[in-house]
Amino acid sequence: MHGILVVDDHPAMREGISTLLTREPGLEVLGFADDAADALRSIDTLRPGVVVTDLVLPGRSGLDLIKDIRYRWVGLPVVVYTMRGEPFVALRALRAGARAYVSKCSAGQELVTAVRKVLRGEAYVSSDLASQVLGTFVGERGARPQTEQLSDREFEVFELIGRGLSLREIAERLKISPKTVDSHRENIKAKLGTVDSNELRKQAIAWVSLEQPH
Amino acid sequence: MHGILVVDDHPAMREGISTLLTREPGLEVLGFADDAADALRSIDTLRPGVVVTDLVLPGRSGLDLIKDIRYRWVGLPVVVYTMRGEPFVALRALRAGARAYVSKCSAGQELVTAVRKVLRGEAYVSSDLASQVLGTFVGERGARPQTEQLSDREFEVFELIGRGLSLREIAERLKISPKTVDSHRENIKAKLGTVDSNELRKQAIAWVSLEQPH
DNA sequence: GAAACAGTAGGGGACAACCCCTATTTTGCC
DNA sequence: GGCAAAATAGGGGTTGTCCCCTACTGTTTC
Repeated sequence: MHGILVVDDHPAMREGISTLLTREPGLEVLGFADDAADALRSIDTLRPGVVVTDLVLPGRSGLDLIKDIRYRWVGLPVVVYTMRGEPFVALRALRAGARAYVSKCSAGQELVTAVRKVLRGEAYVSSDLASQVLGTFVGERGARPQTEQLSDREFEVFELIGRGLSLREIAERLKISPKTVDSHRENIKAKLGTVDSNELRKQAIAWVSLEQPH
Repeated sequence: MHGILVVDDHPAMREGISTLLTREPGLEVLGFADDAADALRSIDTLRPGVVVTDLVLPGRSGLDLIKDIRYRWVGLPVVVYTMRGEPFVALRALRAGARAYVSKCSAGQELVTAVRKVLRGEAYVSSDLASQVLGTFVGERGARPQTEQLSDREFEVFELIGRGLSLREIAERLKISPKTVDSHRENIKAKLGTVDSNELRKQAIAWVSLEQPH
């Protein structure tokens, strides 16, 4: 019997993931976590064999959670199960240490497949993203989306700008100084080749609008 | 026994909603729909007593679905169950004809409560939004009974704010003075009951990304 | 025709954002 | 070890936003 910890802050989604997984023989959902801190505590007490997590969590990013898990419990596989369907988001998650990436838009069976794969030590990317993710690995490095040039932290700032948060709000959210957010923004502008912050904000909004809302 | 149609394009979320609702005595999930067109067909065949729907669907907006349902099946109550937590979005959904609005971030029991309420002919807004939504209703009634909605010009400004344009850019686009845009924004704030321009921008962005999904 | 609203525009002070700098510490990589 | 990048933070001058006003004109409504 393989124990699973589910990290997601939406009650209905937790129920859904639990239903999908527990009706599979050999799989058992041990418990749930709302956010990254809760997840780390629960891993200590529940000792799961695999963690299924969303990327969008209250407070710290799911990417940070993945990094922490890889650091503190080497070998504990993480399956990312999220609304985000952009290949570069999947790449980010896999680079952070996730062993599988499944889009919530894909069929429910894909999640089960992903969990079984990582329990056997394999990796997995859901079929609707696999070709694009592989294409990004193999193919044209120059033509990759510009947003991929951003570091994880810069990307967090980019997204919060796109959601209309002020410098001060972003600083509070990330628990850093407003001046640091300022620095991040300038670095993002340099990487994206954006002329001014106003143009950057428009790009960020356009980007966020393309995604599923959180 | 009351039949329910669930409109959501995420398999796990469908499972979760179904699990939450079917373990309640007297409630039964008749089927699912992926998008608005699918939903309208399913209402014809399944004859549900209530529709639970997300606002973000592939293709047409969930708001359009709500309007269609109210037009074609007068009295069939719609419960909106979505990630969106902005009071402004909730208001739009309720004005479009939804009988309840529940945030997916709220406790699962809130969805059950909402379904039971609308089956009794009542309305419902999840507790994390209720005070803000009611506050906006009351504020509007008290101040301006005639105009619950923004004027055409104000709505233009609102949308351009939501796309991230600066005051100056909006002024150029509409060929008016930046000070006029400023005035419009203040009037919009008053109508929407928004505390500051920062909050207004966030609501405008949320609105724009809701209206032009994917 | 008075009242209410829509659309226009400006004054002005306070404040935040903007954008150039420099600078430190940590982290990862040849 | 050394180099590059990431993440952090501050100085400081300029500019724009923010938000309170007032005010005029036209249109709609009762």
